Order: sequence, then structure tokens, then C-alpha cells
Amino acid sequence: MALSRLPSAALDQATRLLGTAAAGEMAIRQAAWVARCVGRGEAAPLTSEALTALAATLQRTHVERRAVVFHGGQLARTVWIVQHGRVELSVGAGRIRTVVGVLRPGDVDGDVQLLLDMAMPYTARALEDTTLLSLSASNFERLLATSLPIARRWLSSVAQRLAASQNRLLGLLGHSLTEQVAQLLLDEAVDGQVALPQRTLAAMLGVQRPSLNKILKDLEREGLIRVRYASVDILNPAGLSERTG
Amino acid sequence: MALSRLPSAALDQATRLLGTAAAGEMAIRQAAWVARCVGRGEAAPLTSEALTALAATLQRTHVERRAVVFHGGQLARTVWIVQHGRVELSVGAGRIRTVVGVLRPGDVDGDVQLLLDMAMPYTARALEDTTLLSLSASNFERLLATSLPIARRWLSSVAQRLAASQNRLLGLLGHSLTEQVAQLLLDEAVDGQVALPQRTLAAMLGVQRPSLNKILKDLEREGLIRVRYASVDILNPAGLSERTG
DNA sequence: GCGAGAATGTCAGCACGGTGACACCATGAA
DNA sequence: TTCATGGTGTCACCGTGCTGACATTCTCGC
Repeated sequence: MALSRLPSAALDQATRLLGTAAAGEMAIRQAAWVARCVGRGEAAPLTSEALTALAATLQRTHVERRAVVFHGGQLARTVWIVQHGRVELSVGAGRIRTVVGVLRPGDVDGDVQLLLDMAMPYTARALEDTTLLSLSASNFERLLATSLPIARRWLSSVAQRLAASQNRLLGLLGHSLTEQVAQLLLDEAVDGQVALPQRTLAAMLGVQRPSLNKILKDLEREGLIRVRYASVDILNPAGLSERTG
Repeated sequence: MALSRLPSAALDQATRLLGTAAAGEMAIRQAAWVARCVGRGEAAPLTSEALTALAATLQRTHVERRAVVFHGGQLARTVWIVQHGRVELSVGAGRIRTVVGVLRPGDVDGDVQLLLDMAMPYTARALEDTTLLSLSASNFERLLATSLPIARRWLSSVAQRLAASQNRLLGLLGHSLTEQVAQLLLDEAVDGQVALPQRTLAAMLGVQRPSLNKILKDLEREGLIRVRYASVDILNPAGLSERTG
């Protein structure tokens, strides 16, 4: 679960920069972008040395739709940062498959397991063709041990994910399925749209697809959402958040 | 949710030290204890200056059983560290009350909300007479901005809590109530005992008390646990973990 | 030793979500 | 165009957990 999402304006800008920069400055721009993904800057502005150090260690990887990025149970070796595309984090398979979260551009994962020297608890699979930036375990450790601003920002990033995770827990405990669905749709929406099949949404709530489908059709009948192929449009966010509980 | 628990041997030792130290060295020993609560030392040994800085900023507070430490909705002002006693974190009241977690000696809370400048999402209430150490917002910020080892350790501490929170999510999603109960009992046990009333355990799972009671009696009939007044004894941890799912 | 307050044990009826199955529809590759 | 794949819509049946209520038991302060 990595939920340190950028505001989409900043994201657009960063993406544009990454797309057009000359190869030489590319690395630094990538690093600046990663820095923005990892916590806010007010408390700890990054020095240009820190940025350069970060840039030197970033690796770029492309992953095809449906390919596995890492398997659950493997010891964490790398910090992953999503640049383009989406990555699904899931546990189990078949009927008891549960989706822990979906990583989007700007999301970071693997750092927590690296810090705690533990195995990845879930399997990561690309939902679409995806570009990832990565940072080896040793480089990550060195960065943290060297640069206080980076450590300080990374702390904010992890704190943000913890708050999101706690929030998700609160959404699950003691709420009806309808309330959970409304909450999930609002949480996962990007530009008023949730581009995930019902199968995946159901797995995110630990619930069967028919149960989810019934709720979605109810909400559609009320005019709050529009159900489409492998995607849900949010028509009335305010109305939906009233159904949140 | 603050789950950075010390191994109980270390805890015993620390508690003994705190109890018998002369008043002069007391503060430093408290600080050393807090340092151990906040992440492991391998990666970042604390210098004695850092320890002294920490010691100078710790405040001691006593809270009576059932008293509120902070209310949900209040902006975070303080980092709390539990020294003795237990503190319950809950949301809502009456029938829809949900218990997010229980803090035990060595647990830290409030830091995440401080870092993100957000309100406390839950209310904290002492389950018994409790001693808390606290760190003001400004001192906390100063510590992090000054000492890389402290920032590095605090990062581990928050990472540990995030992993625990994700783990809790996995335990909830798509598991039967019996499996959830078995998991919860194992997670919350201290010395083979879970010293919480069924009312609280039920609220931790977002479930009604009669439902929980039924499961507990079933597990007791199987000889896995012993149900007592405001407490559950774990008789057969191995058998219980087989019921985990 | 007694009583107030708190916690546990239990029940019958009801609602909600799981199960497994099947028909239909959208999409993209051959 | 056709087909394979994967997504959606819907159903009847069944089990599980919720509701509200009540009796019982335990603990602790007086």
C-alpha cells in the first residue's frame, strides 16, 4: 500500500518534464520528481548534492501488462517507484485473492520491507504496461545514512502511508458493504473515474463479485455513479460521500 | 495504532532501570528507553549528545483509569510514549464504537499526525492508571531536523507500524470471523493472556459482542483458550494459529 | 458481607452477503 | 469477421453475523 499520491497538477508537470528533457538532465529531473513523491519539502529542502546522489542511483525498468514485478515471500531487495502505469498488489490466488492496493505514478513501495528486512507480503503485477524507477537496497541505505533531508522526507512519506492504511482500516471496521463501496470509489477515483474491473474492486474489499455488482447497480440507479466496462464513473461525488457512513 | 513493541526482556530491563535510577540519571535512562522503543540501533547508533537532547525534552504525565488522553478531531500537538499502563484508541461511541488499537508500554503515538499536520483520528483513553512520556511538537521537529540517527530510527519505527497495519488489513479482508478472532488473540496476547473485555475485543474487529462470544465459547470448547472475566487465556497457541486461515 | 456496576452467556428472528451457476456483452488479436 | 478472452448482470439457496433482550456471574468499593 503506497498512497503518497501527488496532486495531479504537479504530476502532469513532472511527467511533461520527464518526457521532454535532454538525456543529460533527465536523471536529475527524475530524481527531483522522486523527491517530490517522497514527502513534502517545507521541513527539509533538498540540497543539490542530495539530489545528484539520488539521481545517480535510480534505475529504469519497463514491465509489460500482467507481468510480475516481484513475488510475495521474496525478501525485499529494491525500492520501487512507479513512473507511468499501474501496479496491483495482491495476496493469494483464485477465490481467496485479496487486493491490498494499487500503485499509481508517484507511489513508492518496498522501502518499508527493506527497512524492516522482511519479505514482501504481497505479489506485484502490472495492470498495464508500466515504467518503474528502482533503487537498490544498499543505495537506499546509503542515501538515508548520508542525507538528513532525504531521511526526513522519507519519514513523511511513510507516515502518510500509515495514515492512509489506518483510514482504510476504519473504513472496513463496522461499516455496511454499501458504505465501504462508496468510500472505496471515492478513495480510488482519478479524474472522476475508477478504471478497475469489478473483480478487482471486489478483491480490494475482500468480497465476492456478485455482492459488489448488486451495490454498484443500486448506486447507479440512484444516479450517483455510472457503471461501464472495466470502469466506474463518479457522477455525484458529494452524494456518494453522504453514503459513506 | 502503534505497534512498535519491545521484546519483553528488554522491556523488563528498561522498566527496572527506570524504577531504580537516581533522579539525576533518570532523564537519560528514560531517553535511552525511548530510543529503544523507536527502531533498532544497528543502522544508527545514537550519540550521547543526541540522547541528552532527547532526555531534556521528555515530559512525564500520569493519567487515571478511564481518563481521556486526547480527543479525536483535536490537532496533534504532542508525541506520546506509553511508559506504564495501557491506552485504548477508539472511534465513535455507543453501538458503533470501533477500537483501532491498544497502546502498551513502549508504544508511540501522535508522531504520524504531527508529521502530517493532521487531527488525531481517534480518541485515546487510559484502560488503567497510566504513565506517559511526551514530546512537544516543536521539540520533536527540532530533534528530527538535528539528529540523523534519531530521524533514521524514527523512520524504522513508523515503517514497523505500517507493516503491522497492513498485516491487520490482510487479517480482516476475506476471512471468517473465527479466523479473525484467532488472529486477533494471537496478536494481542501478552504472556499467553489477552487482558481485555469481550466488549473491547468485539470493537477491535468491528463486530457485535454476542457474535464474538459465540466464537470464544466454541474455541474454549475445543480447548484452545480459556475464557475468564475480562480476559482470555491462550492454552494452545499452535492450535489457535491453525485456525487463523 | 453487600450492593452497584460491569462483564458474560444465551436466544429467536431477521438481514445481508457468500456460493455456484449461467447468459450476455465488450474488446482486441488473428 | 470471427473467435477467444475477460468483464458484466442476475438468480435461488444457504449460512453467518446482527439485533435487542434478558438472566447470570464477577469484581471491587464500602
